[in-house]
Amino acid sequence: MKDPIPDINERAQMMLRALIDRYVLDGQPVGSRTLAREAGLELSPATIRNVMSDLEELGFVASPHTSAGRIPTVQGYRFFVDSLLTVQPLDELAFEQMRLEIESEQGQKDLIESVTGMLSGITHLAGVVTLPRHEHSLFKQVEFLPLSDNRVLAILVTGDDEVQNRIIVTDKKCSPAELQQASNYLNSLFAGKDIAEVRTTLLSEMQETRSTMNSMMITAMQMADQVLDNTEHGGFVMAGQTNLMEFEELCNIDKLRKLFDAFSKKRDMLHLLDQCVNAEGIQIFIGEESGYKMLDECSMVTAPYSVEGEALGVLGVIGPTRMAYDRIIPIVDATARLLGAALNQKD
Amino acid sequence: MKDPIPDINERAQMMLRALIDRYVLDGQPVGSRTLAREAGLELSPATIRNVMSDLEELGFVASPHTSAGRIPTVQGYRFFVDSLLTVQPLDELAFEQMRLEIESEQGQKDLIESVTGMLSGITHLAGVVTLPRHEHSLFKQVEFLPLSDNRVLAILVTGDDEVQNRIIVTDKKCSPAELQQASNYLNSLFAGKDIAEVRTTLLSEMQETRSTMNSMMITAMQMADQVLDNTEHGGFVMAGQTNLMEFEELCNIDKLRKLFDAFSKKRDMLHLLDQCVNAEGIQIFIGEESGYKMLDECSMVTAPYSVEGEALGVLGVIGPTRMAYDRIIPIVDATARLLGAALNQKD
DNA sequence: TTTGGCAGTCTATCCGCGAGAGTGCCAAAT
DNA sequence: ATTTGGCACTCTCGCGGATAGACTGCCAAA
Repeated sequence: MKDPIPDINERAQMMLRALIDRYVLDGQPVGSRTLAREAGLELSPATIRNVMSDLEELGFVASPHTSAGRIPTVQGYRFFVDSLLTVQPLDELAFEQMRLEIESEQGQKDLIESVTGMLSGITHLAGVVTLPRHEHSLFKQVEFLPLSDNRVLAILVTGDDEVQNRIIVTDKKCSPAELQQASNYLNSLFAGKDIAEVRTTLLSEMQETRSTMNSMMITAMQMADQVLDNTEHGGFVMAGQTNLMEFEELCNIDKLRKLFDAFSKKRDMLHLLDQCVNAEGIQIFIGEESGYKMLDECSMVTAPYSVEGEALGVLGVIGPTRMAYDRIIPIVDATARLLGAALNQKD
Repeated sequence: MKDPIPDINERAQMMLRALIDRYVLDGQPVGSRTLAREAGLELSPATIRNVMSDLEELGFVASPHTSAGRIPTVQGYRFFVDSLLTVQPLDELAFEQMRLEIESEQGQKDLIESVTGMLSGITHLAGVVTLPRHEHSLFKQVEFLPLSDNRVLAILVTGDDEVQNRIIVTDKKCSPAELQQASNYLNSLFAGKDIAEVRTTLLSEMQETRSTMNSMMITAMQMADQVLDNTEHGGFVMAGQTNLMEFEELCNIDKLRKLFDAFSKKRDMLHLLDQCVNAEGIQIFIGEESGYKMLDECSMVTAPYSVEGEALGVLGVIGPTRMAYDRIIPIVDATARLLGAALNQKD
């Protein structure tokens, strides 16, 4: 992007990779001695030290204090993830198991929750999945059922067979026949149309013929609005937050609290997640890259899931910056595919 | 002479109260000196020590080690709560504010969430509210709408105008007429009946006339089951869990994790909460009294909320054993009343 | 029955010390 | 020109000891 690719030779890259691999294991600063033993290269600690010094100058590693080893910086992780990460192929068996579990879910809500739990379970991080949006929801059918007095239950079925319902209070008591008439009218007019379109049509219709405008139509429109609302202000499901307590870098009560508070800010989280929904594939926020400082020492790995090429939502995991990206990424990726496939089957 | 049985005299009670009041403030063991200063009684530390010794023998206080002050035991809290607690009257203004906020909520779900947030916000503890159950749900109406192929959307409306829906796959393609017939049949037979009753009737019906048993009826029954399920396995809403991180006795990551894990065990939580739904009023679990050891150093203060005398659910707060019961109890109590009233209005 | 005094106990904290780990630099080896 | 071993230096961590502070329990006097 902005920085010209710093001259970093192959050996230094290997070393950065080795350092990160090691650091991910236990979160301890890695010294030259350890690296010499584990990097695979046949080099003395002294040589390693020289290279590390270069890496430090480039901003890829840092040292908490003079006599500690080095730890990767955010830029170090970034370079690692962008340039020298080789993802581990996903375990066949595990994948199959995931597939089975996902496909055994019935309801959409259950499906999402199951997937969220799976994500957190497999990765030992916090899993998060947004509810699928229904962008091109079609108006399918509306029904009005009489309740007591002048209260009517309105039921709207959308193209993907989701059901919205709400109770409306009409100005006067409506007979079943009237209700039937209203629903027939709306159904014949709008069946199969796009919800957004229905909405605008209804609006203009109501303005043109103010006299015939009645609660039914208003309600139909309100419900259409509600559907559209759901599209934009969808929710998300999270699981495994407590997994994050395992990581020492987050064991600070204060950090933990900030993090958990952030999780419960639906708005912010959705805003953050929405940024990923239109990304082409795996998206990775490292540390403060997300722009949310409560996710300070955390990273987020996300992937949009889609049906027939259309992105419906996003799922991913949140964990400490120090996470095994090579293991996590294929899991998130596979889960997104599986969820997309599962949703596709249900359509 | 001496007391025949070390019956706990008034002065000792005052002292226990003073000790608990003090201990609630900062969680530090309270010594005789402090108590002498703050108890209001004009007694020397030495006298206090004698009394404390008695209280210790009775099991109401304990001392973490020889040269620390005393802290209340679970039994101490229990006695305090049962016998010598005088609840603070609730602030008029605050109450009014709560009333306004609660009454401004529209949907039931929103209402519950708002109440939960309020509970945790005011008490600075974790708030929890179970979704209202609909015990005497009546079967009101069922409708079947044809979808593509042999898929049918079933919609069940219960007496309280809640709507259940699910998609069923029939063995053969059903015509609209057939669907209409099925719904007419079920509606005429069951309208106004108790859901539980519908369920049993359907069951025996299905066994008697195996031939005519069809997916519609099965589905109707499944949905009835679902409604009943909701009655028993209803959900609950929680908020403010992070408030608990403020308390030093819970700042231990391990305890915190156990606690949060416990919160996410829906089953256990519901089981625990269900025990309170039929209690006459405020229910208080102190420490391990709940029987759940993950809630070890925690207490729970709950109150059932009801409409027209029938308990629909329970709400309350969870916090450290060391909580200001005199302040918390009226809040929980008032909130339960307000929620009941709000639900009543919506019926 | 209450109180002051006093000895005894336990914790928390600070300090200093040494072990251990790791760096940076330099000069020698390759 | 790179790599390596050696060495001095730095910084953290953990341990033991000493001290201060906070209480208690008991006893004898008020």
